[in-house]
Amino acid sequence: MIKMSYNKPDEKSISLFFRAIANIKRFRILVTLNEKGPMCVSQLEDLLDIEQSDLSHNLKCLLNCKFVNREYRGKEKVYSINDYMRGLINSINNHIGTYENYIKSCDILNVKETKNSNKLGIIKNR
Amino acid sequence: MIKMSYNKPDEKSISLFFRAIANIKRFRILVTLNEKGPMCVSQLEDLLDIEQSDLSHNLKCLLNCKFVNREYRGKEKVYSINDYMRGLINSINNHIGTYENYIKSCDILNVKETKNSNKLGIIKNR
DNA sequence: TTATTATATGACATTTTTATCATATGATAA
DNA sequence: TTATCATATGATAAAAATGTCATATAATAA
Repeated sequence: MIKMSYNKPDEKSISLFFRAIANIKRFRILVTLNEKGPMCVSQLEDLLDIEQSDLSHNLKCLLNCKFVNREYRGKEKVYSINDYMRGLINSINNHIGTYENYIKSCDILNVKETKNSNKLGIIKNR
Repeated sequence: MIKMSYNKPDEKSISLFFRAIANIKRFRILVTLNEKGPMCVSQLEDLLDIEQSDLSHNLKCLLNCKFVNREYRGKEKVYSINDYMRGLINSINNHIGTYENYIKSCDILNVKETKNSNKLGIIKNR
């Protein structure tokens, strides 16, 4: 039973919210849906070069959290970004832009890459 | 060389930004500094019941990202929340509150707990 | 000076998250 | 019906994040 009325969110919800958006692939999906409009999974696959099953798993997360909406079009599923998320993405740009270089230099979040690892998972798949 | 002028942030910065705040302990530190005002590490330790070295590691992350500021007071270090973060925390409350139950039911983010694990790390330490 | 208090750091084990593979489901076309 | 296309799911290996311990540093007190 899921209720829709407003509640002051608890810590668990807030943490989940940020964890959902903190994933770079999920974030790229949101940005793409924001900039290019609604599209189906295989279009996202082509644009983002992310494995189909990987995409589906991440879309499920975004859908569960209501960051995206889904419509059925025959055998395709068309995903679109939730209006709130669109606004949020814009509103944080200024802050992150200003402090970008500090954030990037955080040695708690960043780990040096070794030949076999890409701790941030950001460069590959691009 | 860290520059302060505004840039449109890249994906890496955005991902780091959210990963910094997605950690429940770091988020609780921010909330505490927001609600109770500036305080030193040992005060946070008492209030939040987080290990001293764990706190220091997480404070370093928050400081690196400029989510908090630090002042010296004798041998104590006094941390305070950055004004932007204060606003952000409030602005997302409505959205998360509305969709809280959806977010909580996301089975990509949530993993069932077993006797030896607390995957979310949320209940313990309270 | 040495002792004490407060905080920070490095190493690394533990826990959690992510990526990938094999397979399932569901819609439509042949 | 069977074949094909589009997407979803479950299991689990690989990678990354977190927690903890031992120890370092830095300020002040004795």
